[in-house]
Amino acid sequence: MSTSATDEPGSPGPRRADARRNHERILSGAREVFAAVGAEAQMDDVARRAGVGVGTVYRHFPTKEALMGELVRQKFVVFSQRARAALEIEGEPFEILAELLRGNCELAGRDMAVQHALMGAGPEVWALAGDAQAELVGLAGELMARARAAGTLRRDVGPEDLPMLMCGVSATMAHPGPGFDWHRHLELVIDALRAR
Amino acid sequence: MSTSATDEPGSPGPRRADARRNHERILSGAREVFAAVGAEAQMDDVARRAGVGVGTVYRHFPTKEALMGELVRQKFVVFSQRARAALEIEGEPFEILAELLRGNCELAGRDMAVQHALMGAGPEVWALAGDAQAELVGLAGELMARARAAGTLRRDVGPEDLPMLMCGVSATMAHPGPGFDWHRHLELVIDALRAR
Amino acid sequence: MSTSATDEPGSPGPRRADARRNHERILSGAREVFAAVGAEAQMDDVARRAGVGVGTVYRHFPTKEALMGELVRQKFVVFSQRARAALEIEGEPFEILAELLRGNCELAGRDMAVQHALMGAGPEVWALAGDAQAELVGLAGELMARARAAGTLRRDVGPEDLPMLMCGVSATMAHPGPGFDWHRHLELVIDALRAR
Amino acid sequence: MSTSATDEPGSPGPRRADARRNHERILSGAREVFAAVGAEAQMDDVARRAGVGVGTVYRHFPTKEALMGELVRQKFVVFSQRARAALEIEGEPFEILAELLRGNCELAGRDMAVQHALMGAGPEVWALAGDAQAELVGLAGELMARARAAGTLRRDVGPEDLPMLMCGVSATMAHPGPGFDWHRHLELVIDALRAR
DNA sequence: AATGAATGAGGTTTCATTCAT
DNA sequence: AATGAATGAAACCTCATTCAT
Repeated sequence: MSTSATDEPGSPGPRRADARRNHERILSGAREVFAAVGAEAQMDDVARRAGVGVGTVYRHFPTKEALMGELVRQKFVVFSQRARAALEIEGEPFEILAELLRGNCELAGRDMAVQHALMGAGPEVWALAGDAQAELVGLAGELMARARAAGTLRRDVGPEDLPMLMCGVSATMAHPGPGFDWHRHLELVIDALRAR
Repeated sequence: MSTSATDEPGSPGPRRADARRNHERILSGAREVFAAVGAEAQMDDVARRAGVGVGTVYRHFPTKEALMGELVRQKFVVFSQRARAALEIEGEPFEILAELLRGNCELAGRDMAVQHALMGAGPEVWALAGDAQAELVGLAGELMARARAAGTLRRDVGPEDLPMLMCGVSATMAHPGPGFDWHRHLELVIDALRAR
Repeated sequence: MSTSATDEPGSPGPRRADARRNHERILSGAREVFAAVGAEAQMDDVARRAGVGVGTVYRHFPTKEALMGELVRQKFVVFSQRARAALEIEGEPFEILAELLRGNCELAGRDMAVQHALMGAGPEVWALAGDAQAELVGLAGELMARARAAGTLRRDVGPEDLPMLMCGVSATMAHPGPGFDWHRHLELVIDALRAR
Repeated sequence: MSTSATDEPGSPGPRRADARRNHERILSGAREVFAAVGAEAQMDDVARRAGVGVGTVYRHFPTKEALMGELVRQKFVVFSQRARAALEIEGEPFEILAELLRGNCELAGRDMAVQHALMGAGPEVWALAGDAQAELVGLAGELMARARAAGTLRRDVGPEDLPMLMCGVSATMAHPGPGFDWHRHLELVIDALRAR
């Protein structure tokens, strides 16, 4: 009654196929509603958008923060994938780094849910995505080492500066106001990183 | 009908001495609790900290947002005062601008209430401080014009970029994490503004 | 400092001329706001409309209910005056009674404050106007006695039925709805009182 | 997705058995507390009396007014049922109408919650019960048509007069005072409707 | 495993009344 | 005597989370 043939013990995520599908649907729903109404979106809204009951949401994520944390973590995973791909590209390392940042920000800008989650939530959300972010920092570090070696990166900046700077760009995304333009903000940041 | 000698008709804020004192106490209390627990601090906490009843808080500020807005507005007023003072200083304009930004950020960093209010609240709060911010931008514009004339400011940046960039630094203040250091963030931003 | 020459000890109401004027202004203001927004009007509204401070309202009326009670009592006093006048008129007693009721209702209809006060408030308000109402009932009783003697009044109704029936007409005034027409209601009531 | 055998899809009210039971308990609790303390009873009291949390009350009725409206509506539904039954009775139509009014008033008098709700609440509550009341008026109209044909009903009254007149009797119920006796009020009203 | 009804602490706001000025 | 700022006990309602079905 409990040991289905499709169970893959040890694999990440829920065992049963429908449970795994629900997991995805919940994350999609959460992305949509957090993007639409911000971090104060309600769990009921997430559930409704995902087409499941609230109880199901709580079966998959013990807490609202955990759900937001997973959203953020997944985004960092994608950022890391893109960083890994960037490491394979031939070319001027600083420009490759800049393109990576542009691409990741573009991705983030298209999924405001993460921005809102990061701006509106406490440090627990950051904590839950800590390891994914650490990986990203590591990969970016390799890229920055190459650029530093090529002399195109400012000498006194390192990969651990990137989260802080990207957080600043995110704040610009999350707070639309007169003069707020995250593309512009990002270009200034990239220029700040460039060796002169 | 009260004709107390201490009344200053036409002056801002409530007329009666005790009311004016409470006004200040509420703002102080609000600064403290918003700094301590963030934008989700409760009005009851503000009242308790200020040593007044909730009703009194609501008499002075019709809404929680109005209270936060005033907090932000006052901060911008201080920033503007410092900007006005900066315009009087003799010296290299860009360095004066940089010092102004450093000083204002220092002030902001010491009063996290405003950071939290800005990060955690909706655009209504920004709106309430809109004119105060506009004045600050105007003053900073004068300073930047001088620096541009002196050739020490990047040619393609203007005062309307400052709120966005300072918002980024504020995000760094509000979200402590590994590698998050707003002094460092600010120096990078200042460098980004500098003509090369 | 406290014994003004205009004091008239023993007279009803406040002693000083300005206090007496305030008393009237408060009652007028109360009539207006209760008429406009109903029994849930606030004491601050009454004070503002009267052009005095709330404290002054409370100096004259210890309680919101007391204020509403006085409003009702005054109305009953006017009804009584009209009843006394009706007793002087020559003519068919039942018709005089009917005209009295019509006139009093017209008066009430023009001053909805009383209706709202009576419908929306507890029995304390009625109690405060009890003696004034008793006087009215006494006067109406005399009129009804004449009509009964003339054989034009239903034998089994008495003056103590009038408050109840007029309260019904008041309810019609206070609750506008389809088919609600207090003139019509009153005429049916008058017909019900008529001997056949 | 639940396919319990006890579900009756298409039936009114919530699906789950416990939800339906709570729905009833809330209405019962509301009837009790509104009867006891009047329209100013609090939602928390209703919840406590019903033995549920406030949230549950708000799940079933989005607003206090909605709850009161439903109370009123249900009463009108009962009135309508009695009216339908009255249309089946053989006998003198006017007397049947009079008995219907007596019975409905008796019912209303035993459930003061509705009286208080109607007297103390705004027109929104009436609106929510509007259609139920309209049905009652329609049924009463049939009965009155018969009585008019039989020559026992006053020619110039119609069913749309009944709400107004019954509202008057309700006011008598809601405002106990000297001489206030709704049975007596009702009999006078019935007499007023009778053809002479 | 899924559902969604239930929970209830806590959130903001109101307003009759008091009291310092 | 007059003022209106202050009070604070509710009032209504929300929503993250639990739990019976």
